[in-house]
Amino acid sequence: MITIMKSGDAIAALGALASEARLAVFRLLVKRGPEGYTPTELTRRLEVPSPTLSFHLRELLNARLVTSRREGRNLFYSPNLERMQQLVGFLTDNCCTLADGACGPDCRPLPASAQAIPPATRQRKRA
Amino acid sequence: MITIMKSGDAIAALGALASEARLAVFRLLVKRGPEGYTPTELTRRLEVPSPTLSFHLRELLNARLVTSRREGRNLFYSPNLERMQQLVGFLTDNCCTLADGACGPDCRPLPASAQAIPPATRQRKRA
DNA sequence: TTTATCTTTCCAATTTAATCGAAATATCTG
DNA sequence: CAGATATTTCGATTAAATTGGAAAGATAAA
Repeated sequence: MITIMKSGDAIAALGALASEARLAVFRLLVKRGPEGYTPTELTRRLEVPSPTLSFHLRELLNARLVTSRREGRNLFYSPNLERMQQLVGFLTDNCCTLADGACGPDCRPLPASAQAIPPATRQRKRA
Repeated sequence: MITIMKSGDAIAALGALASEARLAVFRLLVKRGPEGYTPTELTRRLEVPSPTLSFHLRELLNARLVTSRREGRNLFYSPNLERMQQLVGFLTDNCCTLADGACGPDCRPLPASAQAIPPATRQRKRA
């Protein structure tokens, strides 16, 4: 069953990924898989101070793009691939196609240059 | 021929879409299709002051998610669907799957909880 | 309980993003 | 050229994101 992501959630997810540091974290986690990495391991691999990493992990958590679980004194952060797939679904459905079977009421689809709107560019009535 | 987007470009595109205002603009443009909308038309539909819109359009342009063309004294902004599809491709390829045919050298894939890393949680050797 | 390890929170400094009135630029029309 | 329309740039302001040292909270081990 495909869940559709709300626009506000999509914006949160996009924002969470729109950072060099966070995208790097997320990609590492995706490569890693469900087992996840601890913050310590991530700081080692990304060479970023732990408070900074913690900040970015929280952003990813808020966007629900990662999950965390505790094991002993370690935390493990894992990617939420389902969430990611919902994001891709949102983008595909809303941002990649002319959707709506080709626009609303006052939207002329393809032919562009032909019968377009610009009131200025049309031949002036017999200059 | 499928072009692969570089990570820096993906970050720029994600950042460009990670804004309520810009996502709204972009979705309108996608629904509209290649003919595009003028800034005037967009300000009318989105009820945002023209300098603010102009700022957001520039962000979308910088990320190459839209293009613009001039016709007379109007500009028309259109969605760059190819770019958008490249972004979705990037996300799908790098952020949605365990990629790399399941991880690098020191990455144990699925079984998680079993033979995992945590040195602490394993049975202590005969407490 | 004390100590060591892991991770986060706190906080202050810095940087970057967003907003929008006013002014400037560009193009068309008369 | 002067006037009208379309759009952007400028500049000032406010808001939000990012960074990382120092301190605090959690958990485990000795």
